[in-house]
Amino acid sequence: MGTVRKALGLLDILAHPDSRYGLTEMARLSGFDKATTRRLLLELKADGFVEQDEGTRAYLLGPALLMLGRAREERFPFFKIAQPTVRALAESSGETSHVSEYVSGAMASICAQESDKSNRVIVQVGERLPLHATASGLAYLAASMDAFVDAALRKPLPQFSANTITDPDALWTILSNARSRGYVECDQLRADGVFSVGAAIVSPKGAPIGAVAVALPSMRADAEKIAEIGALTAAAATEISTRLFGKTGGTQRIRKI
Amino acid sequence: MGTVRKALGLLDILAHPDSRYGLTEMARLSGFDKATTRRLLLELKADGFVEQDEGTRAYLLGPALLMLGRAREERFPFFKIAQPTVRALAESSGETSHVSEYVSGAMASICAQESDKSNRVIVQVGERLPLHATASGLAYLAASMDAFVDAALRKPLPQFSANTITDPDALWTILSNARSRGYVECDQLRADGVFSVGAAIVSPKGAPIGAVAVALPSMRADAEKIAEIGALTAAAATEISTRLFGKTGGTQRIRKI
DNA sequence: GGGGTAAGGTTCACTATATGAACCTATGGT
DNA sequence: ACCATAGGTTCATATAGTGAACCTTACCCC
Repeated sequence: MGTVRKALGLLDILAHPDSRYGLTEMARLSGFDKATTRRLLLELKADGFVEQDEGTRAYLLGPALLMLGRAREERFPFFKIAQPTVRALAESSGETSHVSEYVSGAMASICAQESDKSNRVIVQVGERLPLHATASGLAYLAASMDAFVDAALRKPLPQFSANTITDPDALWTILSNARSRGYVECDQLRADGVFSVGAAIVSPKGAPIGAVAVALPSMRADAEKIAEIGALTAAAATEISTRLFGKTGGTQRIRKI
Repeated sequence: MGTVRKALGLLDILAHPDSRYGLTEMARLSGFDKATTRRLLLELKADGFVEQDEGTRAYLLGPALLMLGRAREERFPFFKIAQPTVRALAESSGETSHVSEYVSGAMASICAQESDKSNRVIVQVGERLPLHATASGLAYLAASMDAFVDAALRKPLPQFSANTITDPDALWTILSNARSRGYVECDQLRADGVFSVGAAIVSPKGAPIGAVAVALPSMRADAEKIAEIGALTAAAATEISTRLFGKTGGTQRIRKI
């Protein structure tokens, strides 16, 4: 396995929202030897991708990541464009909403706005959401080419909750419903008691980039509420898609997809 | 040299504000062989750190960087806290202002707000500013320990403009003036016709993290204006420092430095 | 439309680099 | 004073990285 990918894997571990890992724990989580882990972390640290808490010696994500993330935002302002829509969606739906971008096999949560209700779903920025068990992931798949979906569903599909669907055919049914409806429904596939609704953010060519989703306690998720939030979510996804790539049909494209 | 650092160096090249580099140019800029460059880029691409424009084949910064940058912001909201202050400073000073964070030997520009004057200085987010020739860098050094400054000034100091100072002793003079004044003045050290003023953002322990700076055309930089902007800049740096780490003297510290 | 050029991409023998078991060191708890 | 735990280091071995030379594709110019 390439050394570079091992190092990048360490960054993923550090992205976990509540990580405060020392060397030994990093080695355990990554599966690498302690010496290897340390050498990789030092290389990352030398370029500012990782920094170390002086007191606890815990490894943290470093300033280079902020800089590079900002540099990317300069050319493709995904966060800047998505954030206002996510806030508006949380407001209009009354529930926690968030935006994620597809990153190598999972959806990376970029921006979240919690509901102000006391019983609400919490979404952590930096979480990687699995494709087959979240509204964001299924929305992304629903907007993808069949061959891509097939490949994704052929991989091992972990079970997260009692309701997690790991049968590709059953997942295909959900996706085809979503395609005709314009948004995907996700009934406690990853966590008990959480219902979510999602819609894909797509490039002008129709390739999906990411997704918008709203998550609510399933006790509040009656059919009427779901339909209402579904429409809002689909509209939010369209709005972000349009603002990202310029008016539909326009030639002012930021990047080709 | 470690393979990981080579790969990370490629990301730095891609961070250049107007980069649109293909494989050959990446190889030339990095100094690696074309085959090596490509292998590294593919590894970065596999984890979403790089993506490739389908049309031009140019390599671009990938979505993983946005995700990790956002994950870091969750725990240490540098950008979120700095941005309003930068905007206010651009407003009150009437000139372009920006914030940068120290990243392995240089200042990485994180957030900029241009002046609304027609003759103004432009600062690119993602630029890496040298320590010895910018207000941001010199402000950072002025807030650093002497031993650190010594080490930084002993390295080769490139000449950027006619006014660039490469003599450590002369730079020490600037720094000691800055220390007594509370802000640093930078008279066309990196670019002809650009005067800038900077102040360091510091942790409660006094360790510098980054800097705030205002840059203006030197023809507008008379002594009175400089003193005025210097005071505003120093105040902005203090404001960011305080908001980043909680009220001074408080124990609610986000990270130890 | 043919022929030249330049860029992207690939191969494989060679070599530098990464690896990890065993080790040392520092710190905190009892 | 002792043990337990975590951070950090060493060096012989094994693995992964390297780059000169090669192929392929796309475009430009006559």
